[in-house]
Amino acid sequence: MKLSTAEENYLKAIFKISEKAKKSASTNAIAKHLSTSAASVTDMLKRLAEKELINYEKYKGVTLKTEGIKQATQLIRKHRLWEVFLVKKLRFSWDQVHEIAEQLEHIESKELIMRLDAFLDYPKFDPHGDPIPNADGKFTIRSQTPLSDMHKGQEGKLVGVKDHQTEFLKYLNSLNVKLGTIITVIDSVPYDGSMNVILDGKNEIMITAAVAQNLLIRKG
Amino acid sequence: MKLSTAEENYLKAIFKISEKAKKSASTNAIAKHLSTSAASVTDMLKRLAEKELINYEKYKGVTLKTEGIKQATQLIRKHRLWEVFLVKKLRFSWDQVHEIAEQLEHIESKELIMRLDAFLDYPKFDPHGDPIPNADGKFTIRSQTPLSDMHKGQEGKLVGVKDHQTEFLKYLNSLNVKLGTIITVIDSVPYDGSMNVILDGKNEIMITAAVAQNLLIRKG
DNA sequence: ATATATTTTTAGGGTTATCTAAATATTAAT
DNA sequence: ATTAATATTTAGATAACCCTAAAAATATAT
Repeated sequence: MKLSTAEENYLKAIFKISEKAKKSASTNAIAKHLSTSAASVTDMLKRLAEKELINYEKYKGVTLKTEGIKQATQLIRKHRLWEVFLVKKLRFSWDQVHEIAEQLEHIESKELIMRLDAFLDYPKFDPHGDPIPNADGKFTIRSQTPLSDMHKGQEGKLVGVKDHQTEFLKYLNSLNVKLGTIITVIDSVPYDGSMNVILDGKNEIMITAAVAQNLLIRKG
Repeated sequence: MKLSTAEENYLKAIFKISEKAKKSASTNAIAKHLSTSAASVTDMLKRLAEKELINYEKYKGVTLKTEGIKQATQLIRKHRLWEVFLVKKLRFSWDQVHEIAEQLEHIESKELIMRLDAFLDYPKFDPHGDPIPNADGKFTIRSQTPLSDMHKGQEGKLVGVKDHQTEFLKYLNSLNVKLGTIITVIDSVPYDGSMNVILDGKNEIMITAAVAQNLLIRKG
């Protein structure tokens, strides 16, 4: 089924919201996610339900039907593959790629994505450490812990970030924190949750709780 | 100024039509080029005129204003750069790239195009031999002659094709005729304009006038 | 359990980009 | 120079997305 950019964006929003909340997506949540009005969301939900892409009952929130999940997953696949392309091949920095990938993900061509995937050597994770679903929609699972949950003496590699905002990523750049950085917890302050950590066994820096919650670590 | 995909397609159509015809584009010509109705064209022309992108007087045809030319040229630049990417990096064949590039050309990011251009090593021509305008909109000019205008004994390199249709390009594939092929005219038949030519000094083949008119040769 | 607050839907509009059919202007032909 | 043919524009609709304001449904708080 061929969808419009708007329809695709709604499916992706519903997917992300219900994934995070582990329940159906509310009209308001979708409206906020897409920076639009609740009335516009209701409007679109009716059309998506008509096309059998979502389960929608008035006032009850929405979930994706099988075809909706498939479409949303493929969009995420395309978005993340393009992000890898932008960073690995065009040398963009990880804080510059979201908006462009947001456009590129709507390009329609199965062949293009197959070839792009091969060209990039079948990456499993994007530049923010998010898993790239394969052509069948399967995500690679990886054990990871927010830095904020780690204890004094523990060590691990930074494998992902939760917050993708430019502001946050630029701040990490300024701290010289990037995917692959080895982080060792020196101590954590119970009072405010801030932590002192060592990066790659070299520089010691202080990280606030807000930041630590958004850094995903593979322990060991 | 930010334009819609539809507006961009109209500007590109007007550019191509008036370039080929060397005069203003008619409503019907635009309608045919975009496979739409004349009424829709009139409608859009009013809006483009309102935005100062074209010169439009009822019943008189249209020409592009400076800003319209600039936008059309940048679209052509983007389209052709993406085609180079698809063929050179993703190994698509020259007959498969038009539709995909047609979508990619609407992606909006100056930075993306700058980096793509660098990544591709600043190509001057696309996979069909069409010149790629530079960031300032300047096209590289190259002397070229349709094969149909060449005479017995003359030789040259295939540098471009006029017809971009999949059918035509696939036919050339089957003849093993590609950009860079050296073509030597053995003789031409005045009766129907067909020609016997040698490819790369090896195989002799016969080419009809219809095909010869669409092959662009750099003599010598 | 009832009042209040919040969420969601409906009603009524607006814009963009299409369409077909009808009217009008231009061009070509005799 | 009329008439016929062709090209173009106008008129009137439709569909997709979006909006604000008002109404209705649901959730919450005392």
